[in-house]
Amino acid sequence: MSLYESGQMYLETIYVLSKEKSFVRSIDVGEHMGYSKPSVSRAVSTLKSDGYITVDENGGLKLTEKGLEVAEAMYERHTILTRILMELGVDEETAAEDACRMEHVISDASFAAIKAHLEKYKK
Amino acid sequence: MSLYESGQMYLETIYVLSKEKSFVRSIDVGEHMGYSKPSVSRAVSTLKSDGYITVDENGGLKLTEKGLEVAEAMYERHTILTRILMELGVDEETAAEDACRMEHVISDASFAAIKAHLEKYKK
DNA sequence: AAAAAACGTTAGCCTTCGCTAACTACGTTA
DNA sequence: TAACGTAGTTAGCGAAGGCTAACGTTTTTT
Repeated sequence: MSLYESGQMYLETIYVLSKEKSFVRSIDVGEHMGYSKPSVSRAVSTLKSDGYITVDENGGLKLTEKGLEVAEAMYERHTILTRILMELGVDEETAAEDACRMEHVISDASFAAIKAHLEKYKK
Repeated sequence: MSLYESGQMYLETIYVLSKEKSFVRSIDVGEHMGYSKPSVSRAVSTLKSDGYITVDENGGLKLTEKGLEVAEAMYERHTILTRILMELGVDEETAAEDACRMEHVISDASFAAIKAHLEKYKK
């Protein structure tokens, strides 16, 4: 039922890959995340039964509205958090890695506050 | 061997409780963290065998030098992250909850950058 | 002294989420 | 056509880290 950090990462990955090409399969997700086929297979099947994605007859993965909502939120968090860390002087690779973990653990309230601060800070 | 988020939390809790009273037992740790006795018992035994804490004949828990290093680092992260989130307008409870999760996932580099920013920001 | 409470441990269960091994089902290629 | 490659699935393992039930010591009450 509920979505864990792992599931959020899968959704975000599907989202990112979907921006590059319209047809995204399990194998692409696995390669991108560095996970094995069975790991992806299981994740896909629970995301599907929880209504976050659909899988067409050719194995194409698509985010549902519900899944897209999560993926977009994660992606936004990822980009904003990476940017603010870089703004503070952190190197890009470290910033991205940290953002990737932070994006799953902070509350909406904190993210909103950080985002607002970044806007202000940029000026 | 290696220390996970869970272990870091136990060490931080022992550290915090040790500031309040000199004698800290497993039961105190469990009550503070909301965990059952067996969960604490196991965590304590692995932290002990990994050299992070010692347990005296009366069940008193003490951080070793190695354990203290981790606990102090976590505690500092916790306080600084809570403070900066509050500075950005997040309410205290949410700030503390988020800090508690963030403290385990950010790199030293990012934490240093955030901390430096807070110093500057305060002026 | 007997009963009760407090503390710790052991045994064993459950969930999440990685993994490998091995299988199936299609396509493509020799 | 036969062999190979690719994609996905099933079965089952392992580590982390929660949990309850149940048990043995102590310590405290009654």
